[in-house]
Amino acid sequence: MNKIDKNKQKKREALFDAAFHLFTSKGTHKTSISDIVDNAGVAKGTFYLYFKDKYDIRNKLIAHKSSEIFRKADFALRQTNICLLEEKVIFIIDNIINQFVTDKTLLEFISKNLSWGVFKNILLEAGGDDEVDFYDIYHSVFEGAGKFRNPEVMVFMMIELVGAVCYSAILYSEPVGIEELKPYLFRAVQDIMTAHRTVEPTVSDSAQIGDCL
Amino acid sequence: MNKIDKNKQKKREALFDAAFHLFTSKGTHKTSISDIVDNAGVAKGTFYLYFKDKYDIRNKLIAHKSSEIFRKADFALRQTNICLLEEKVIFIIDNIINQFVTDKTLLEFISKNLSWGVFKNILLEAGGDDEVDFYDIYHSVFEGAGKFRNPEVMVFMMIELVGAVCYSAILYSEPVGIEELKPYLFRAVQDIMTAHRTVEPTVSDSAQIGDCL
Amino acid sequence: MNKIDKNKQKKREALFDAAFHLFTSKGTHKTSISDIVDNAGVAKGTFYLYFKDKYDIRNKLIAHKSSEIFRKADFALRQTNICLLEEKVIFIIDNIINQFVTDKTLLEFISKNLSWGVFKNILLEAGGDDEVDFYDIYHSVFEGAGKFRNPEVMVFMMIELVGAVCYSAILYSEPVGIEELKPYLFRAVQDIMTAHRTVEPTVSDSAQIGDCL
Amino acid sequence: MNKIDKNKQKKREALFDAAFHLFTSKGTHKTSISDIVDNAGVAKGTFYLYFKDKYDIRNKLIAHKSSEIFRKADFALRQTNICLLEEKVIFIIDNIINQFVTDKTLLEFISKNLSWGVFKNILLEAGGDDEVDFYDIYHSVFEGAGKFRNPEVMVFMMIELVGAVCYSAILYSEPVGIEELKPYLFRAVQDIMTAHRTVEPTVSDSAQIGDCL
DNA sequence: AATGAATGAGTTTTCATTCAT
DNA sequence: GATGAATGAAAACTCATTCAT
Repeated sequence: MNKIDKNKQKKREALFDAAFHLFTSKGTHKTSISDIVDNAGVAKGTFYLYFKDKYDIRNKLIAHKSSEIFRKADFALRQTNICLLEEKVIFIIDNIINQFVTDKTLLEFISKNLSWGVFKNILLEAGGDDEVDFYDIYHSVFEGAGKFRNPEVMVFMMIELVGAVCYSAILYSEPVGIEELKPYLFRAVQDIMTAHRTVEPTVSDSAQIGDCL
Repeated sequence: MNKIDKNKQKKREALFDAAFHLFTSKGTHKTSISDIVDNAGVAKGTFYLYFKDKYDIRNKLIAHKSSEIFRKADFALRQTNICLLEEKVIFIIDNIINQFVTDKTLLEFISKNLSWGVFKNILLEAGGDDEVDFYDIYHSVFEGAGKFRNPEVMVFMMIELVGAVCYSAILYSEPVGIEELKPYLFRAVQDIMTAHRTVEPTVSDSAQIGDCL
Repeated sequence: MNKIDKNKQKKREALFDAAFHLFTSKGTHKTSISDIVDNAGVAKGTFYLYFKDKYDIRNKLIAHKSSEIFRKADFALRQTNICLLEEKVIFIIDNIINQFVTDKTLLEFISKNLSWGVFKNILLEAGGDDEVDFYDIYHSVFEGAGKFRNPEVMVFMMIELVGAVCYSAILYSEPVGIEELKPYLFRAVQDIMTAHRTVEPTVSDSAQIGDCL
Repeated sequence: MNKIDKNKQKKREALFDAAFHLFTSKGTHKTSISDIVDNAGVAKGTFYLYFKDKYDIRNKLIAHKSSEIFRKADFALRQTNICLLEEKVIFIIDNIINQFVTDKTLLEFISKNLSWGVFKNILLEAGGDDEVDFYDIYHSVFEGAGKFRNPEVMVFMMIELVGAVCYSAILYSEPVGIEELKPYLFRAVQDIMTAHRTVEPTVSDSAQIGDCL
């Protein structure tokens, strides 16, 4: 990457950072382009070289931050030797929830945007930008996907449930705090997977555990 | 209600109708107070006699429309002689989904706002406005709520799951159309209820069916 | 006209005056809405209550100023006892040219916009605004129009010729000054009328002259 | 012309073409330098190597396109054996009108710019650029100009009349289509020439026709 | 000679809110 | 209560021009 491209990248990131900071502190609506460029330390026109408008940068931010969340969760998963798919899923969800608990600002921003649409976009555009190879992550989780009927529907339901539930529980402790909610949530996720299962876990599955170790 | 009050009511409703139409067709953000009053056929100042600002009328609309949806579902339920609570819940959800399928505009608007927060508000504010006695509806469904551990969490999870899932499936057929999704969704809802059950359904429960008739 | 309408009229005229002054002194392109409202002494938003944009007020100004010119010429004509149509036309043209000579700013502005399109619009919209009854003026001039083949084409050619010719001759003395040009111009106008004449002027025409006196 | 000069010429022409296309499709005012360079496929800075600003390229385009029109008309005239000056003029005008009818975009652009000022400029700058020797064309038409009083005024009036009249008649068929207008227009042009004539055409003029053959 | 990223002053446009009628 | 003209701060967006590469 030459000097010019490096500089472009720097400006783009400065705008991203400024926008994220402002969107999460004052809200998208009350954040103006002027605010963003002032904070990013670039000229007004520069903004329009990189983004169409406020909503463009917001969408790109959502995709960016979402994929980061998944990437982190995937990375953490790889540090473990969990083998059972069901356990992997629970681990990922738990990790993501914990990320949100740690960074409520992030949750406020991504909020209900951690939806299937965004997730799908991340998958499809994978490799397009600087975003990671999400497709890999997704498939690494569902490499044994043959075991499920309609795995896409299954993932969809899990994402939507977790996304919506976290928002309320983490940010407002409504109807209960997230820790109190977790057992029920994980049970629901577990049940969704069970409902989609085509074959019962067999000894050979257990054998795979052995491989992991 | 005298003539003046009738006139006031008429203006209020004209504003509601105009706002709903505009919010759903151009979005809340791109709808201005001017748009609303122009469409409602009232003067701009009049708006401020009834509502604080754009977000005030939107929230009131959400509550209004949401409660209408539940009221309709509840009314339909009463026409049946379903007794089992689990069946009642599924019936209600199915009815609501069908309302959304029929009126996608409504779904677009309520969209992700059919969340726990709003639902709770409806319950709490019940009786406040011209809105119906929601509390009754809710409790009529959960009159046998003693059977569940943490019924609030249960309802919360169901509402969030259904709301989020419908949005994508009905409006965008993503990841699949709503009809294809229903079996899995109902199964998930069923499982959530099962997970919260404290006692197994007994013969006496079945006997209640007889009472319904 | 009540107080509010009077006030509106006053603002509208203040905007017109300011715009005309600025358009003629710095040009339409270099005049901003801010300039106009500052000069008019009204708020920025007020401009948009009366006009769509800069070009809207310009067009309305052209129509306004054009009709004023014709009205003045018509008024002057009525002070004379010229009866012959040909003489009337020459009188009107001469009067208009003299108005432009006196007020070159006006000519600069109306410039080549004193075209058939604008003229036609004035005729059609006559009575619409506060503009005078132009239709009457036009027809008072061509009341004996039966004498001409295609009087509309005739008037069209005269207007376009005079408009284009004045611009160059009065403002830049190109190719010659207006006074030097007049004989040729009037001759050309005369010839255009002659070419469109269906019948020769008769004694009865002359008799009309007597009526005028 | 070496390779570098050829490349420069290519860029210059690309800019001309792009500008012409944009000026005629969206108007000069709404065309930005960015639009032009984007369409021309050159960098923004390159524009400034060839032209001062938007108006510079526009003026050069007008001169370029105008002279092309006259050159084509002159070329067509030379293919005939028309000798009488009056007939030559009518032929030229007819040819130019037909060019405009064929290419309305061109008329829209040149529009009212086909005025005396531009015409004069073409004559004066003749030979300056790659433009043809217009002076020759003009004088070839008026070689027998001695027959006219004030030939410059005469040409001026004809150009202005034809230019203004074509704009409305060809583009908008207002007040009538160009074909219907032609007889009156040619008659008017004829009359203008007659009015400027110092001597009557004589037999010796007719004799010249013989010379043409 | 050619590029195109960056600039930022300048312009247009919006719109919630007020208040005299 | 109802009106709607007026406001003006604030926002979005443009674009000619420069200059380092």
